[in-house]
Order: sequence, then C-alpha cells, then structure tokens
Amino acid sequence: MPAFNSLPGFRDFYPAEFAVRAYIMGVWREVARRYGFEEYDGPPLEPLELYIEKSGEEIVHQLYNFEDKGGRAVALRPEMTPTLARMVGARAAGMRKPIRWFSIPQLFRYERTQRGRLREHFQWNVDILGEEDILADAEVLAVALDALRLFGLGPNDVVARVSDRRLLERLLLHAGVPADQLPAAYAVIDKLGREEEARTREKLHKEVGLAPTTVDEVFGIFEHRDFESLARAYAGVQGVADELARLERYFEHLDAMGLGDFVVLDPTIVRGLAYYTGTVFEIFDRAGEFRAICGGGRYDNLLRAVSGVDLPALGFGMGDVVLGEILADRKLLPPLEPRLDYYIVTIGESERPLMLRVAKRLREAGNSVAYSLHPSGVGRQFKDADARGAERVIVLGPDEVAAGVAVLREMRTGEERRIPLDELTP
RNA sequence: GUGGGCGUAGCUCAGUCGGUUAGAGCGCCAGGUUGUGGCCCUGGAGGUCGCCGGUUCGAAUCCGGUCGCUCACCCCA
Repeated sequence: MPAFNSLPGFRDFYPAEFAVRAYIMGVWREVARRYGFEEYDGPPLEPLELYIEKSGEEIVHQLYNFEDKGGRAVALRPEMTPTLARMVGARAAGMRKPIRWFSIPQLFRYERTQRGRLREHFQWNVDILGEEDILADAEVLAVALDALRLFGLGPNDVVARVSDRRLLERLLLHAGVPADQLPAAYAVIDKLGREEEARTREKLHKEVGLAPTTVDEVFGIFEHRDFESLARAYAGVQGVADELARLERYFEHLDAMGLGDFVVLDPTIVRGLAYYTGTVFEIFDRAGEFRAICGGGRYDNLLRAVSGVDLPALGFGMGDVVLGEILADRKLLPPLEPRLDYYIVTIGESERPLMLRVAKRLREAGNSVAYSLHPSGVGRQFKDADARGAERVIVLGPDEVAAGVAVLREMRTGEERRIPLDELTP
C-alpha cells in the first residue's frame, strides 16, 4: 500500500489517461482555431468575492476557499466566466469587438464525488463578448456541436436543448408569476426532468409562493415544445412574438450551418446559474445515460456587475469528465498507444557513438527516436522497439558499418533494406 | 449531509459454513535466443488480504469500529 493517495475527486494522469486528456484538448483547440477564437488563461486562485458577488454566499460551501497569509479571502476558481469578465472588463475599451476567446482551465469545487462529477475537471470555455446579434448565439452553439461532431458524435448521439430566458420571462409573467419571484421560479423549473412533476408543483407552490392556478398555468407553458404550438397559444402576449421570431432566426442560422438536426426547442431549459439573461442551452446524450455534456448561454449583464463595463456576452463550458465517459462508452477514443518514428538497434557497444550521431540527425529532422540505454541483446532491443510502437528500426552492426550502410526495417511489414550511412549522419 | 454496494499483487479477479507456506490471468523483470519484434516455453520479483480492535488453539474468512472507493439521493458552476 502506498503511503499517500491522491485526494478524493482529484485525478492522477498516468500516460494512458494523459493521452485521452491531450486528445480531447487537441480537438477542442482545433475547433476553436477553425472558428477563429484566441486562447487565454487566468489565475487558478481568485478573490473569493469574485464568486460571491455573482452567485450568492451559499456558493461558498462548494468552493475551495481559504484565507491566504496576507489575510485575503481567496478561492480556487470553480468556473471561468467571472475571470473572463474581469479580464475583458479591464481592457474592454481597447479591444476590437466582438471578442472571440477560449480557454481550457482546470476548475475546482468541493463536493461529494460521483459519476461524472469530481472535485476538479478541465472545462473548455468558449465566449463571444461585445455582440448582441442572435447569430453570435448560434455561432457559439455551433462551436460546441462541431467539436462533438469531430469527436464522432452525431445528431443521433447528442442533442442541444435550447431556450431563452427572455421568452420564458414573458411567459411566466403572463402565467402570473410575480417579477420578483422569477429567479426562484427559474431555480425550480431547472429541476424539471430531474425530479417528479408533483414535487416541482409543490415547490412552485410552497417555495415560490405561486397559487395552484398559477402553477397550472406554468405547467401549461411546458406542454408546448415547438414554435407553432407556442405561437398559437401565446402570440398575443406582450413581447412573445418578438422573442419567438428571434429564436426562429437562431434555429435558421444553425440549420444553415448544417447543425439543425442537433437542436431542439425546450422551454424547460433555464440553467442553474443566476447570471444568464438570454438564450440558454444544454447538450445531452440522446440516451440520457450521462449528465449534461455542455451548457451555456447569454449573460449580458455580468460584465457590468463584475467590471462596470457594459458589454453583452455569451458562451459555454464543456467539461472533460462527462465527455470522456461518453467517448469511452461509444468507443470513440482513437488508439492512443505510444509510438516512435525510429528505434535504433546496435549489435555491440562500439556502435553506440554512431547510434547517437544517427539519433541526433533524425531528431533534428523532427523524428521521435529511442534506443536501449544499456547494452542488450538484439532480440531484446527489437522487443523494446515493438513495445514502444516504433514504426522503423535501424540496425547498426559491424558488418553494416564496415560497408558504410545501415539496415532499415519497417516494423509493420518486416521489409528490410540497406541504406548508406551518410544519409543518416551529418 | 443521507442510503446501498465494494475494499485480496501494478491491473482484472478467484479464494470466505474459520484450518499447513494466500492463488490465477494480464502486466513487469530475466532466461530460452551477443544479428531481428509480435507467438511460445521456463523462471523471478511483487501481498503487513484497507486499517484498528474483538471472538478463537487458529481470522483474508466471524463480530464491532474506522478509513477509502463507488452508485444513488441532496446539490449543481
């Protein structure tokens, strides 16, 4: 038994696990690049106030927070958006809009671990700041969906459920929910689908203070799951027609990007975070086996709250834990074995200086090269080459050196040929 | 915070109506094979059976406690 283990909810990344992590992050970076996003990062430790300001005191219970030696209340970042808002807010005046940034921070939260939830994870954050047009909303969702496509997940595997808090606000007000009870109502509605309807009804009544008839009205909203139905029922309500029209454009944009099959309208999606103000979405596996893969939306007021700069913004977070589980479950992780371009086998110790010169030359040309670090039998060296995934083996022995050549073996086919030594050495 | 399940080799697990020295497969190391990998054969290293205590002539096995992992609930960025 080892004397120490990693802390609960924290992962060791042995090479096999690190290869998965690197693959996932590689796809994230590639898709961000394709959409023209720039990478940034911030401090993993931030002032505790940065999170309390936005989400309330109770969030402290899920934070890794402590007082530093200078007496500051600090916290390990539980999410990236406040840091982003702080950074952009500080320099917003001089930055060309819209700002398209992404980051892959490691985030922390102190919670009981369970499937898909650890105490740390890496989360791909993609955000657009300084753009009000609904095309920005579609663009952000497209980035998330395109990444999932590149991982090999199609519209039969995953679905983005989309809604808009502005629309829901109009509908809830119409149903009779008091304006000052909207945040509480959002919090309860966010649970729909995760708990029984009777319980949600009870909470709306007892915790939000809605009359039973109002609760019925609220549930009436969620019986409509498409534009036509919503429009028929509520088009006459103040503002609803405009909100529906904007959401329809959102869907049209995604359709034009070839992503229409991934997206459905779902008025019950509100997201747990308090700061969302417009479109909101969550991406799930269609089978419903896993937690949400990705969630995001528009938060037009957060920058003003954090930095005093008024800048519309939106974005999403996609974690590596749930995504990794789904990719493993669907067998979509590519082979991630170690590999080498060359392995150099020597017959005797006298060839080792030549071996090192050859390796230097090959490495300078960009190849990965390895060899035994101690004298060893030829058979053993070949075993080592095979185990390390060498594509080619170069054999250096007295016969070859005397003839001024080396043997080059293609490990996949077993084909061997002799090549002049001066093609391998400076 | 609540409840269920599980802790035996690096990994996956067997072994538990208490009974010599705790096993297998895979992996690892080495040899068979100082000039050619995968397959095969042989050998080896590697365990305080999670920990503490109790019952007993005797505990991996039974009992109590504890820690850890895990699943679900709660919560959820």
